[in-house]
Amino acid sequence: MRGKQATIWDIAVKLNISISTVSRALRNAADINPETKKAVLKLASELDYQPNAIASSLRNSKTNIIGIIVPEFIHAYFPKVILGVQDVANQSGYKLMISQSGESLEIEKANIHAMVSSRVDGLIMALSRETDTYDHILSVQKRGIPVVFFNRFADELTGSKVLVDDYKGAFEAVDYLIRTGCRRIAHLAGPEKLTMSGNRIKGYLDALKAHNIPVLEELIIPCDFMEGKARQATQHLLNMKERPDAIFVVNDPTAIEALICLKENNVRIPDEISLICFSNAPHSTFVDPPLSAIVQPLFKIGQTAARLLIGQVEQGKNFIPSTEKLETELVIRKSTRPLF
Amino acid sequence: MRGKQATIWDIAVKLNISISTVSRALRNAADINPETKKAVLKLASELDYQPNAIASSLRNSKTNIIGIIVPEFIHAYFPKVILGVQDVANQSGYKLMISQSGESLEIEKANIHAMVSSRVDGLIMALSRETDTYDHILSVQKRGIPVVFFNRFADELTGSKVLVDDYKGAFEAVDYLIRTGCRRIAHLAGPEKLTMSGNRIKGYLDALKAHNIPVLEELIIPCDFMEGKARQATQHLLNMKERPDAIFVVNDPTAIEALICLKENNVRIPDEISLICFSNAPHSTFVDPPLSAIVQPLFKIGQTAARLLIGQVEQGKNFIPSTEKLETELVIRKSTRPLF
DNA sequence: CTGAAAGCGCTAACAT
DNA sequence: ATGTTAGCGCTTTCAG
Repeated sequence: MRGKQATIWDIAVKLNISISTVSRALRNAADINPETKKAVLKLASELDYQPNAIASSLRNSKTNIIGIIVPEFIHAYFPKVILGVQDVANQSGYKLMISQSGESLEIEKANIHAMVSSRVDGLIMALSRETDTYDHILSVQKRGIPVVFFNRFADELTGSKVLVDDYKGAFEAVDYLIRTGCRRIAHLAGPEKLTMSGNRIKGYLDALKAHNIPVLEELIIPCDFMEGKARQATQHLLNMKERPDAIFVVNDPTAIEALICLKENNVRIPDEISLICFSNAPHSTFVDPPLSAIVQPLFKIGQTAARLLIGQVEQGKNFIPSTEKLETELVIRKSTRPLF
Repeated sequence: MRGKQATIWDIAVKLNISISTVSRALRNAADINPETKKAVLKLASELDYQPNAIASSLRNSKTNIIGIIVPEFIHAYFPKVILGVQDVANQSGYKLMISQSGESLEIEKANIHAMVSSRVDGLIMALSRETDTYDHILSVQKRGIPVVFFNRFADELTGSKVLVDDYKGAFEAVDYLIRTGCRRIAHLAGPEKLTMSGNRIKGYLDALKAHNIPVLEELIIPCDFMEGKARQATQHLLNMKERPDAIFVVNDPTAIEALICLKENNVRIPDEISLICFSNAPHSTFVDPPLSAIVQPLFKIGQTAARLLIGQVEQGKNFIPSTEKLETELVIRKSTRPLF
């Protein structure tokens, strides 16, 4: 054995056969004597041989690695999606290289370079909140590396997308609030550059319009997913002469902040103010009161993204980008009033 | 350009120089004409050249990838540690390959194989709750790949470790409970195979002994980190003729389950039963009541693990395993009684 | 300061 | 059914 780790060369020498025969035996190719194969497999196991993926990647120009770039994985959202990706990826023989942009465009770019250098076969990503230029992503696509976006993307970008029906979910949530008697409904919105934010705002607006409720611009506050921003925005709402009687929140961490702020101000939920959010974090269920929410199928988002991506990777460079839109579910808990 | 992606060969041909010169220019080696270097760098950038990490890994027998295997990353614990790892790793030019064992020994083994195949330079890991054989890990170490453990390890294993002072943290927590007047203190413990579980139990026991409080075996219930197990155990405690007046819980997800169970049974916290846990998840702060906890320096655990590992990777195969023990902090919130 | 050439471990024609 | 050989893209002696 030359280094610490056995290679097909070691096996070949000990068995007095050629390395190509060993290679064939190991990947149970067609033309191979069962006896030879058995001997190779036996010795391989004795030597604790593990194929060198680096070498075969180089040879095959294929790494079987899928890159994932997400803004963060402190909150449960992205990890749950990644779980879904892992499910499909591992079953199809792909490994995952994961990194976080920390919501920073600079780090996102650095991550992309690392992924390209590592020659990932494809990339699944959700943009950072800062991302407003797209050269780094175009560069990946120009190399023929397929990219699948989820959750956070921008209309300027082509590429496959896995989305939830943000518009419909938002509409349903606000519609529900109205049907429980709320009339002055605020919206803590997401970063303006993200398509998702716009769609949720549109759903919010249309639900109001559908019920002939006037839109008040001052009740729509973009929150940018910055820590502390939601709290500040909520406090701002509470300081108004006329307080809102409901808040529709763009996502879960933002909603938690809003909730804490409401409680600090001794606002009774949902009697004085109802709270509902786009979400799927488990905390929603064990904060007090448990949050009503538009729940997204996170695991399935991950699975779908992985399936789309692997499909594109394997069908070669002429894939057609496609978009899959998944349904959300309105789950009513205790932070909104009952219907009757 | 041969394929989609530029190589040093492409640069060499266009500049009519040799690939070795290009290579030197790109890694600003010593003996290189500044003019040549400038030309190479310029063309590289024009071609959007990204070095092929696969090729250089093969050549150098070094991937600059650190593998991380954790049981899960749904709860905030492991992601926060990974953040710390990423911090140090990226600064030192390493990439991360992350996977989850899903608390399964089988998957842990598969992950290890994948990591070995990918020729990671080192491995950072926390064992799954099922792990009770260690051949797969020994096999990694036999290859000369350094392994650093954190949070979950076993005494049978050698290798570097980053720990928190489980014994001391547990002792302090239980001591605090006693000083607030609790006498019948239960413990929802971790899986028995993990060293950590044992140390926390020992801290629990010694605190009781220090105050001359008799140990009641039936109040110590191992919870194995299985979903639902903690709830069941808590219910069991509540069904006793004489209920405990405090519960010390091995970790955060377990504590959340216990909390929910207590609330379902309309137990007043902390008046009837105090609750305290080993933790660092942010939920602790926004459940109702916020949980008192022994807080661990998660980011620092990750940084320390990465630093240890990279040190070992770079100082070659003769590294000496070492153990770093970090301090915890007792944070009193609302789930325990005040001292006076 | 630059070029030629070997080789990291593996796969896949192409021979035999 | 097996062996020979070239080469994936890069780094690194060794020569010049």
